[in-house]
Amino acid sequence: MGKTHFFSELPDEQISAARARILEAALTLFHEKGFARTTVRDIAAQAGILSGSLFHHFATKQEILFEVMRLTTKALGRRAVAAVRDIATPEDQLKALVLCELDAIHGEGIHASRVLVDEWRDLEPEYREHILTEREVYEAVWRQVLQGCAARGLLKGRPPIVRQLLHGALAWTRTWFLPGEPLSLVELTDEVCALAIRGEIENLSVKALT
Amino acid sequence: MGKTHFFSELPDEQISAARARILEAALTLFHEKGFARTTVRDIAAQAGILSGSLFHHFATKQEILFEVMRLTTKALGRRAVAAVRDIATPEDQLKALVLCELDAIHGEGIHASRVLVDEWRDLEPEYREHILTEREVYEAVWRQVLQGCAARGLLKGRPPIVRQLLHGALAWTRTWFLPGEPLSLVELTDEVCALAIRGEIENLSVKALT
DNA sequence: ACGCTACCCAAGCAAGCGCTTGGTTGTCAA
DNA sequence: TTGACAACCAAGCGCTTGCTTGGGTAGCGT
Repeated sequence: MGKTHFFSELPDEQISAARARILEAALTLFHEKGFARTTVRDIAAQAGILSGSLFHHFATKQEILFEVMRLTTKALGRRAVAAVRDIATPEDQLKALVLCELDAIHGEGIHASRVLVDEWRDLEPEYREHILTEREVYEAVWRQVLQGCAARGLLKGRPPIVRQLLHGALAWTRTWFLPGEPLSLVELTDEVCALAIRGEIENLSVKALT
Repeated sequence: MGKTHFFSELPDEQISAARARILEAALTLFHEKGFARTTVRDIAAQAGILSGSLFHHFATKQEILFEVMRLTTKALGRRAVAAVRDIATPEDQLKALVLCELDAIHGEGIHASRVLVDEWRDLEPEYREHILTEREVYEAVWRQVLQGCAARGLLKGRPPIVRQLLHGALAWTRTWFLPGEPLSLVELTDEVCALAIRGEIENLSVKALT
């Protein structure tokens, strides 16, 4: 996996080269400035074409936003499924899931939180339902893992509430957290899990090593 | 305190009736649609005047946003100071602070999270510094309370990190939490504090009652 | 060689935007 | 009664926006 965009994680999506250039340009600009402050001329310039040529590939600016959010959501769901697949205990699955979400926020190329959270209110209602359906894959993994933790009495709270509180805490990290200053993503993962899991973080780390 | 706007919490601010009507209209609309999707004609209509008349009271649309954010931040700081003032133990101060922030998000008239978080990126950089200075009052209360908890060994993590994680978790509640369905604001406060505080929530509740 | 298609440019339209201008009204002190 | 001033309206300016139109061109299969 070189320095290609994250669309390469979705081989079942047939995306032409031009379309991919536009989507990647839009992703970058939405991440930097948000949907409303990004003009179609900005997107076109970033993709190396003129603004009118955009509409040969997408019917409206909204459709670009929708496609960016749809692909991001889809990739996020697959990452979550893959992250917990080969992990045995619920508490280690939780750590993997938290790390997965943090990586999607702070890692290269996907910018999940910015695009999926900040731009949600700019997505017209008729498009939202489809994104929510796609998002179910991701949420189902979270539900399963948290219920696994709760079944063993590890969770400090009801699973749905813990999920929402964790999601907020993780999404907000993009405003203050920089990997390596001073915490790494893995260390932050431990801090976050320590809040959700009953008992001490030391116990958790020891269990993960055995 | 009747059904007036939250500006009445700031008696040291001299706000004319017309200015207050505009600010309240802007607050409502920013809360509903966000700054970018709200036009000056929207604000004027909500305030009962024509769009041109807005600029008799404010120089630019940006200045309206700035004033809304400044007053909101100021009121939030005062609420936080008042919330912890007469409370003895750090853990009860933490509960009061969490409840204060939740009330500012879900209560009537102030809509702190929407305005202060979502609209931050629409505030031009030259205005941001002033808001950050005003916000220091609020953050200082949080730092003091969390360090008090940490000094007693109650906190599950370093204070600055816990502060950020809690802030994210609380801000996100506006997207999923409705007071009373099924949790009340106070019950949600307990759930949140249970994550941050070492030990069980039962211990915390018992302590609060003695 | 031919036509087809995908891709793109050059130019600009209609609508909506923030904001300005010139003038009218209501209010109140002198 | 008069003058001054704040508040507001009616109209519209200049600009940017998302999007359209008509045409050009390179690459492909046949």
